[in-house]
Amino acid sequence: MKVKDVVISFTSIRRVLNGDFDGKQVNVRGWVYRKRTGKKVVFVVLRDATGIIQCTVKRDSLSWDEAQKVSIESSVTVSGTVRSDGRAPGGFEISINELKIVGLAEAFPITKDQSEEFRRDVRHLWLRSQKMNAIMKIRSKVLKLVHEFFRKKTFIEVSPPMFISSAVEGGATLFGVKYFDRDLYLTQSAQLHLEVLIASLEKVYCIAPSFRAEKSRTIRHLAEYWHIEAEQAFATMEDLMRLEEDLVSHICQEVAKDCKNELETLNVDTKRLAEVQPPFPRITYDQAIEKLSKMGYKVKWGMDFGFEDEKALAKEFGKPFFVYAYPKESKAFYCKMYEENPKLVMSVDMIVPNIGELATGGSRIDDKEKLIVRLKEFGLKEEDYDWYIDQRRYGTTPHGGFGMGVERLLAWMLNLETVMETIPFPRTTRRYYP
RNA sequence: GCCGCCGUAGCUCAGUUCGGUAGAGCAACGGGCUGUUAACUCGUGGGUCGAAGGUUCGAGUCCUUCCGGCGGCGCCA
Repeated sequence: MKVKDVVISFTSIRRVLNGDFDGKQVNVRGWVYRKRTGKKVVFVVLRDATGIIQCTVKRDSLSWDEAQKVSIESSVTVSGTVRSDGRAPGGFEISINELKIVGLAEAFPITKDQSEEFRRDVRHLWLRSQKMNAIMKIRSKVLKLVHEFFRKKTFIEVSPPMFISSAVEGGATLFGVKYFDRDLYLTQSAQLHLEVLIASLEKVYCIAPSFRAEKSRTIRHLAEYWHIEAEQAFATMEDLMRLEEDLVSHICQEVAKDCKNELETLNVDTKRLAEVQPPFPRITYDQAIEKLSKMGYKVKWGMDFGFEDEKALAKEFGKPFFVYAYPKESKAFYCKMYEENPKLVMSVDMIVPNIGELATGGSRIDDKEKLIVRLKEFGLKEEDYDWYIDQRRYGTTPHGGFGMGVERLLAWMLNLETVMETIPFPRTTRRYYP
């Protein structure tokens, strides 16, 4: 059967609200956000990806019956005349000539009374909310900014594997997967593979999922999260810290500039983001310990900080800051020791208010023998890491990099209660549906 | 892994102290009213009180076990 389609162009609600179409005829399509019926007029509030606009259907309209039938979240197309009207939220409304129901919705389960738990049960529907719409737009923007940032600095984007044979940190926190007839793991970081790639590309980065089988029960952990990772040949600790603070500052400033509507929806103070700029304060682990003990916290030298400690420090700075030069025993096997004090390693954490650790990075051991010693000290098998050691066999260089959690970044930027709100379908110990 | 909390209508909750026929608001449905702003208003339907077992004349309520979920710490990004 041959059908000749009538070509109709549709306008985004955002453009209508901008006033580009005042007094003009427009076609708009979307979903019914609210509906209020009266004897003489039906108000159909319509949403699309870009915004929300009130539409009116009058008693004498041919679409009157259709407007009566329409339910919350039904998909519709409307055509009508745009009128500037102070009574309409947003200042403009569409006086409908024709309303067509595309998909009539059953009674929508999400109403004004919700709990966090219920929203997670119906996550696939909650994603339609104005809040999630705004968060997803900003997430998209942030990912775009990360790519722009690294590419501008001549980093090459690489695609690391998700299936891996050896652990990054040797932990018991890997998800095992059946891989044909053997057992492999899902990656928890691309770092080791990125380190190998720098011998070819010098500066590499990726945005990829990482998986952690930790039974964490906190607002800042996911079993599956997105990881911004970068690795750079010949980089010093100074290079790394600058790279990290420049990245975060760039993202915050650009989001403040370009996502005003979304930030308003989320009640985020644009100024707070616009003011994020380098340099970030830097303190050593020893200085942090000193600060904490002055504040009355008991921290044992050699232990990494707990969440309470991080929050206390962050409260004092009120913005992102670095802690570096950690005791060797508190960090991973690949961390490079300071020559002048081999008890300390060149590892640096970026800590932000409310969320704590946002990124961890540092210089990696570039000497083959030292690396092997450390591997053994961690009880790891040399042969599992042979490919990684090769990096040190054939033209080793000082180098370093960092990993940053996309969800933690967003949760901090947008002042959200938990990282779960920053990803469309969060996976935690107990949540894997939808 | 350790500690704490929750589960009653589609949703949000009250009812648990002190055991005695299962309630409200919102949503849905039917009416009324209104250029409405998550409208207002009258009415109607809606329940295996997470599950199983126990105590009791009688259990949403007390006891035991299990299931599901939430949060804190630890681990980490």
